[in-house]
Amino acid sequence: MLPRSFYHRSTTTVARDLLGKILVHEQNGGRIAGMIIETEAYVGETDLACHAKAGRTKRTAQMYGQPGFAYVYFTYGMHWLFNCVTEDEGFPAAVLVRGVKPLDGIDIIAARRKPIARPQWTNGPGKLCKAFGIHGAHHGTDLCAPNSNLFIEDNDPISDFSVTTSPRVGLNTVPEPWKSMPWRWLVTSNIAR
DNA sequence: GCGACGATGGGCT
DNA sequence: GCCCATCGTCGCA
Repeated sequence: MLPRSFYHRSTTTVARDLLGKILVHEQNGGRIAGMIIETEAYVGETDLACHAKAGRTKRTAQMYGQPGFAYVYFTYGMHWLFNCVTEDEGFPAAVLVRGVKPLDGIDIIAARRKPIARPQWTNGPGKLCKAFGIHGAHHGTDLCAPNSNLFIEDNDPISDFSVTTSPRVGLNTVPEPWKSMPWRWLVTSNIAR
């Protein structure tokens, strides 16, 4: 399990270093796990793509809390998205997990994602939340608590040669320079498949 | 393979 | 009442 100190760093560093780590959800005695292969960073009230741009509200309060907690929110009327809170308590920032490679709990993931084909099981932030069973009840979960059933495990780092950055996705009405900041990280080598 | 678009509900002005 | 850090389907090539 990654310690709180992992999340207590700059958000862009955490987003980069989360590549290759293992997202784990243990429920009903079963283990669902996947290697993180895509992330995005959302950094503070000045980042006009970040939900915290409007300041502290009931929804964004979790981003102002301690690092290492889950920020889970609902969007487009049907999708849950999973983020990890980063940086100092009081500074609103988080990393959105956008894609994982399924490792454990394949049968559970398959059942939840049926009849979709395997490559599309967890290749999007809404998709992986459905596959892992992550939803509003997990908002505010401490990913670093010893007894947590939702956490991230350490794993071998991913080489820079296997990593690509790009602008963040879906920011259609966000002004520059925020719209084009290269704050999306992807594993592009074949280990992501 | 690819672009357009509708679904659907909470959050915020 | 408008805006989404999305997804799956549809029509067309």
